[in-house]
Amino acid sequence: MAVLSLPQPYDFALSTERFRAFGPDLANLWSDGILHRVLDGREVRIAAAPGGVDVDPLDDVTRPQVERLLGLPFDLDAFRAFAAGDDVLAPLEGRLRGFRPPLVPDPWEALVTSITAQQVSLFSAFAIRNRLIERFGVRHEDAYAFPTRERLRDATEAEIVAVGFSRRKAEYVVGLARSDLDLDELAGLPDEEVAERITAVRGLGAWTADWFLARHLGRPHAWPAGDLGVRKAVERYLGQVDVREAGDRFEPFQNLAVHYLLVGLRVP
DNA sequence: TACCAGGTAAAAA
DNA sequence: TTTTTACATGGT
Repeated sequence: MAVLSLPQPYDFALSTERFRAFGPDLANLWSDGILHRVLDGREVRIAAAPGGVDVDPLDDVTRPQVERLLGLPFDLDAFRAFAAGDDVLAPLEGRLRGFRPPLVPDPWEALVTSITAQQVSLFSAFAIRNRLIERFGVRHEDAYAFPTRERLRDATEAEIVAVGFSRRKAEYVVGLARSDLDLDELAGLPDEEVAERITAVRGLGAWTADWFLARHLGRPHAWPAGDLGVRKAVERYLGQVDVREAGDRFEPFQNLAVHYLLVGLRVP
């Protein structure tokens, strides 16, 4: 057990709210203040600590992955300064001080998770995703490793339907697993090319590409304007405006802004 | 019971 | 080309 320092202020409980808000998340398991997450084949336990988080085990392999999981790539200092001059963000940033959006560590997991959340409520999506994780993932001590691309490439569509996917979504998952999309190349491409590659795959549309840019790659300008939750949050905080154009107001912090808007709706 | 929920592709018009 | 429809589950 060792302390991983993080830029302050940092609110660990608030930043991990997403892992509890829609029921348990078997791949990012919260238990008594401890976040359990399998990284690179080992279960890592993360808890709040002064100046950062306690991480066990903390070594040269887990350190960068935990940093990424906890959203270290986001420039929160610059965002805080920007938010102070914005009528909408200033009160939100004050109320949610120390919130740093987590990132999905793995591109495959990010895309499959998005497929589970297409069209249905997040409560429903989490329930279905958990059953997929139990059925095809690997349990460590507490948390599960998310099902790998290789495992789902060999799964049948009927097996995936059995955990609650629609037949169509089961086709999407197996088709993506068997596609020639190189997930490791995406991080080196500009936003537009990432979106083009993703939307070229059946079952992955603009919404999925936007959230991949936002929650896996942490791209500053990502702004999922088509998302229903984003539309609700924009209406709540900005009124009846064009959602896509509303993102310009937060340039160059669209990604952090959309996370603050969404969490602002969920956390009183 | 019926309806909606952080979409997408394919059919129909 | 634009509009409509099917999809499956969980919460209310």
